Amino acid sequence: MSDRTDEARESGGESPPADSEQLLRLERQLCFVLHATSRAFDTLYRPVLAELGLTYPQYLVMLAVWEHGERSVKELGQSLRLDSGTLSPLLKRLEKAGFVRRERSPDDERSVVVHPTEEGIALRERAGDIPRRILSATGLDEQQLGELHSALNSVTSALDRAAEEIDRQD
Amino acid sequence: MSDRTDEARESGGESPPADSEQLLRLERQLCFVLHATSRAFDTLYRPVLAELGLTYPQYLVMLAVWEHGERSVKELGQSLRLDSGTLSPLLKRLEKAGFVRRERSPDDERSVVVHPTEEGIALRERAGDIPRRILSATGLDEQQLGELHSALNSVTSALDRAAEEIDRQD
DNA sequence: CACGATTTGGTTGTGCACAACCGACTGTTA
DNA sequence: TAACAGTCGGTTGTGCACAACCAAATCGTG
Repeated sequence: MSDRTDEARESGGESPPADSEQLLRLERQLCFVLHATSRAFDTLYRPVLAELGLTYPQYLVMLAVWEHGERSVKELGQSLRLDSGTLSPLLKRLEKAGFVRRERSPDDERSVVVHPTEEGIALRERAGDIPRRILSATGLDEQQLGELHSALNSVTSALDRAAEEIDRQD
Repeated sequence: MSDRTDEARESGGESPPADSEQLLRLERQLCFVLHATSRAFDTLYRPVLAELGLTYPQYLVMLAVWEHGERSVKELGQSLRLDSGTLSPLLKRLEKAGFVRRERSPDDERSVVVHPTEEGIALRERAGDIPRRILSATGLDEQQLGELHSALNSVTSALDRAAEEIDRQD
């Protein structure tokens, strides 16, 4: 296996070098499978959550709200990695469905606090068996689950660092 | 950003018996991190692909078209797990951008075949270094990459089987 | 041939996601 | 006090994703 770095091979180069082909294939497969996994999760959750009247991102928001009692839009955005352009209409739909209420904080009128309604709290009970159903669908035991979780976590933080690096260059 | 507040708060060394709370936490974290990883990939690709005038799903389509020379809409939908409601407008945008052409197959007038234009083929050269840039950003070596790939793959097929099972019950 | 079922892609409607921009509020400084 | 920069949500525009529905082409059987 030659390990030479291929640069300065540009205009007129008809076929890319072989290891570049290999890298392209690897990257392609990782993209594909990550997208596919994300879509598969969504497909599995969709009918289950439809019984509760929630979409998958709405479910993620409810999980955060259930756990913390109340959350500002800013906090939700940070932990779920969503910006206000996504959260604002989503929260309005959740409010319209009767699961949460949104109120300006008295302390800081810029901030909007989201907390569950009675109905939203009651929903938690009905959602109680979802984790078990989903986890059993993955076919993973607790250890494999943990490994996948930490693998994805480390990839994510690596990607975050890389994105910040690119950001810094501008 | 990159606050990582409530993640990894309680991933201590011990593993207590997996009660319902524990399961909920695991499920929550797996959902979150998968979504987060998907989003992080998207964020990293976005500026890189913007130089080429592509979005991430458009890039996936171009990868498939580059590899096979030409693909029907049906084939694209199968390999990328997208339906026509997503692909049709996406392919129109790619055609408008001048990267592909769409033509009814002479053999079967129902089928639409997508193939790259000259400009689309030329784009492949300009996209040549993307895999290396992305892969180095992940901070994974070839073996870790393969492990993650196969882990995601097995999860995806387990989820597919589970979804089919649910489907069959209706 | 005619009839009906299937395949294939397209359209419409709803919702998620981000970038770019805006307006209101807050804390600091002059 | 007035001016200012920074924070926080919201709005608009573009694109992805799916469900539900539709039209044309094809295939199968009588």
